[in-house]
Amino acid sequence: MAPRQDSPAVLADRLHSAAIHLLRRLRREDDASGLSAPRLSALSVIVFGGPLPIGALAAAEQVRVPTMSRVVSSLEQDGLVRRVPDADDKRVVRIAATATGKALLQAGRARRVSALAAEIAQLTTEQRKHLSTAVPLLEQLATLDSGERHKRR
Amino acid sequence: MAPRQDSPAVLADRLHSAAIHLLRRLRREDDASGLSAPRLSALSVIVFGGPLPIGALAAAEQVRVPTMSRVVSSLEQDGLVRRVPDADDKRVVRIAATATGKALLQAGRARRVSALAAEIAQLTTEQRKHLSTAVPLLEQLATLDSGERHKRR
DNA sequence: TTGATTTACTTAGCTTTGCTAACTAACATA
DNA sequence: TATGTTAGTTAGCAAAGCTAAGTAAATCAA
Repeated sequence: MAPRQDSPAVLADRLHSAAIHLLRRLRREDDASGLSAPRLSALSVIVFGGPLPIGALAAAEQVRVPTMSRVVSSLEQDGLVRRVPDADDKRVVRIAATATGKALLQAGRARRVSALAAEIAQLTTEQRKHLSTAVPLLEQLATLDSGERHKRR
Repeated sequence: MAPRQDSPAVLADRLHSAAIHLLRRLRREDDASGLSAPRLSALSVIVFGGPLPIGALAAAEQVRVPTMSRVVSSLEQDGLVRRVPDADDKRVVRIAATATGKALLQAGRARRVSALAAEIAQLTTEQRKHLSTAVPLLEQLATLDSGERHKRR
């Protein structure tokens, strides 16, 4: 049962594919939030990333600043986020989640996560141990900076 | 170093988050394809899922049928897919990738995967072994059917 | 075997989300 | 002070999402 086919390329390919399918499946839980995918995703970054300037938010979502500006406006109209002027630099506007926004996001996240948790709970103890060992590795792969070699266009 | 915090809920939460960040990072490789995210994703399902009817494709992409119909039309105009009439049932149109479409997708996939493979290659042998053990578990979690309990709306 | 219903897809028309270009305001600097 | 840079908004267009309505083929009931 020991894996032999563990070349980086094969591993990368399978990991990539598994991640895609996993998220695609979990995304079905998101209808219940009443928010579109871009809005929900932006709200998530705002809630977990603390108050952020529009530019940082746009970068995190891999979207241009004007696009994010508009999404923020709609979230603001829904009462989910607030534009907070920055004291140091009056050009920047920090976006903070309201209590409503946080609650809405947490509920959705709970739905996603509990769907997954229910399945993880059905794994054997040993399988769960393997997963526990691997998750920090995934986190590491997920946050590597990859050299910022990507052009700004 | 043995993980103790491995309750299903915590594990699910971290796995979920890691998967999101991993894919978000890899998505940056996709600019080079010249295709938008929805088109690239649809093309991927077509290439790997074989010729598929529009409806199946829409379900896979979690999008309504008319939306997918239009995306397919644009991919068709770009010469990346073909509409193939079904012999058995003349209502259905199967979407097949052209050689050009396959080549374009494979190139993009190679970019993504090799970016990830480069990082996996930098892990220790033991870390890679852990990852190898966990990937089949991820695949399992990714493909579980979750009971089809979701409404059609 | 006709007639009604269902199914697969397209077309039409609207909203949202992506973009670039152009503008305003504030900061930084020469 | 003038000059340029940076953060954000506004405007306007294309792509991508949706529902509603239409067409054609398949299925099913009388």
